[in-house]
Amino acid sequence: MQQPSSPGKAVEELIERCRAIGMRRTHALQTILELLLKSERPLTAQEIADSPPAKGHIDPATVYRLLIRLEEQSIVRRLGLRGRASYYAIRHPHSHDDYLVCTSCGSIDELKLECPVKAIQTQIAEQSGYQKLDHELEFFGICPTCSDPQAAGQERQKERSSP
Amino acid sequence: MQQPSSPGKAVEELIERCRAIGMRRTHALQTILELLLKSERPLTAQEIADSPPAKGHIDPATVYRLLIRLEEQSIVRRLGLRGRASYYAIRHPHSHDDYLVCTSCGSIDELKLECPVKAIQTQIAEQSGYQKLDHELEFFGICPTCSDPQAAGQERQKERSSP
DNA sequence: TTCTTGTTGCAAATATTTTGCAATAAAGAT
DNA sequence: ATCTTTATTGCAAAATATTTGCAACAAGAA
Repeated sequence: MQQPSSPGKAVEELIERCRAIGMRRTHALQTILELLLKSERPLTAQEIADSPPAKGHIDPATVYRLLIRLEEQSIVRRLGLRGRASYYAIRHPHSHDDYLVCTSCGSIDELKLECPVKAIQTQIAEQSGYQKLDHELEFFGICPTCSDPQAAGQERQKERSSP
Repeated sequence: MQQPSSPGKAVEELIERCRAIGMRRTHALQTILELLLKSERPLTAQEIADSPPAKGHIDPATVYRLLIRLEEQSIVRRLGLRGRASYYAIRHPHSHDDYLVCTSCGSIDELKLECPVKAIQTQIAEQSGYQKLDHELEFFGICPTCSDPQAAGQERQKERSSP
């Protein structure tokens, strides 16, 4: 739906938004934003903390602290995705993200669909009086590979949700 | 949208479904189903375990074990609702449940709406090849009481999600 | 009632997230 | 460039949520 003008520029834009509210340009902040921008799917705090230390390792506590602030700034979106842990993804300005999650292997695909909920949401906002209304739409099911283990790459199956 | 014929009968029906797959009619099973049926909103495992011991206390481990099996049987639905803990609710046969969650005080309301997602879901099932497709739709925002603390019952505000 | 076996409670392990605090480093001022 | 202020970090420990092992128990069939 849209494309970052250049790789590093998207990070810069987000960091600027953080700076505007007094946050400092730190290695941890930059790394987290880069990882989330680069990733095709939402990431857990652990995944971020465990990612190969480009310049230096980032402590989980730091990751959580930053993610909380980024979520408050509406820069990242926190998602449940039926996992035990929360997932985090960059909020894109003109598209919100809907996901398709395999409850067997845990794979996560982002759906690019015309959101059918937007109209309803406006209606709910009016009727309920809620402010800053937002929504989360996720589909769950068994992916083709998991339904038919004969075929394809034959991934291992998991029983329940999975980071 | 529909109404249990009688209070205890709904529980009986669900227990029968459990019995059909070899589960036993235990105090814990009965209590959990009753609590979920009675509750107007989804409950966490803790809330269930902490509920006033009608006949005897139910250990959290037992609650989790049963909820997992009930979810597998599609008798209960597990929800994230942006809380740290998972929430559980009875699956009603002809209506699925959408929720409106206040991210400030954590209040949870069930929405009775014509689900705008069903059509899309069919389409996604066909295109993706996923089996047993299901979805979760939740709205988040700041409830009137939290936006305007002057007015009304003046509940305390919480910062983040809340069991 | 007795037997079989699913189920429970308890305790301990694991996973996730939060918090306190001293050390560090970013940004502005000098 | 250096100094100063103060947000931010890492580490350790606490808090919260969930899972698992195992012996004791209890539901249901015989």
